[in-house]
Amino acid sequence: MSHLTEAVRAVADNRGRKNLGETCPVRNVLNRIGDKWSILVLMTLARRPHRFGELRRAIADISQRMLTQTLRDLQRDGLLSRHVFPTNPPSVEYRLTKLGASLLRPMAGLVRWANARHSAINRARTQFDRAARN
Amino acid sequence: MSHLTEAVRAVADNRGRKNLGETCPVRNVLNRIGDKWSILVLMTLARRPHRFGELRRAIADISQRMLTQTLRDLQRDGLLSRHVFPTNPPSVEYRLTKLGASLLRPMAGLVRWANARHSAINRARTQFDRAARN
DNA sequence: CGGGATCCCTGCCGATACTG
DNA sequence: CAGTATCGGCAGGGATCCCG
Repeated sequence: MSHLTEAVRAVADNRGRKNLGETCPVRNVLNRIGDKWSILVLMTLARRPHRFGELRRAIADISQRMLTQTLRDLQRDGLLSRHVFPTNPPSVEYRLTKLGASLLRPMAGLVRWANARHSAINRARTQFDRAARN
Repeated sequence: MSHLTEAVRAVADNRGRKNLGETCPVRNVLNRIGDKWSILVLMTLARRPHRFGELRRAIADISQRMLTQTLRDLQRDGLLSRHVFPTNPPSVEYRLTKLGASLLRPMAGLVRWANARHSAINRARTQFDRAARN
């Protein structure tokens, strides 16, 4: 369990810094994948490369604006790549880079935890709210 | 690698739902730990239980308001517990629950990924920005 | 088809002041 | 000590319109 305490220390060492968003690696990652759409985009691209319209239809309730912005941010951090084919009409394909693919494994750990525990969380939540009303 | 594609499918199955914040387990988790302070609080409590003031000093640049709110939210989801000692002046101790402790392992995976790759991300980022200016 | 530009509104979060 | 209450800024994100 030493790699766990190691991770704890790695975060603890960044407590109290001024701009966590820029100095702390963990905050950097969570600012990226913790937003509303990044995980859905990454997980969708994990299956296969997608064109812009395909992503839009796959995620369905994402706005065009946020899909564009999310893709740009992920591309900026090197997690996915953008390939333009000069056809008519134009087509653009997005795919995970190696760096992006390497994020899938730790992310899958979180996803499995979420699916395994979300019923326990919901129980705790409703119980807490019920107690609060008294 | 089947448990990875399993996680991909678990997220993919939640695409296109109406209220992701309430229906999708993954969104539930990320809405909690993806906010500005939750991880710092959880990681600090991972070392040992802390009193309110200890947490405030340990994290340092968290406001009193956000510490209170973050603690309440984490308690509501059953990730930590609150113990009041009726001393004078009053003292309150926060500690991880078993549920909260079970989150440490998957979270550590993300933390290690972040620390291992953040230099690569920074390189990609500055390179992207430089290319954008031309 | 794959975006860019604008408008606008909600909710996160910080600062400050007050309480048992 | 361990909170609660209130005000306000501003960034995240949705809706809409437009373009090559």
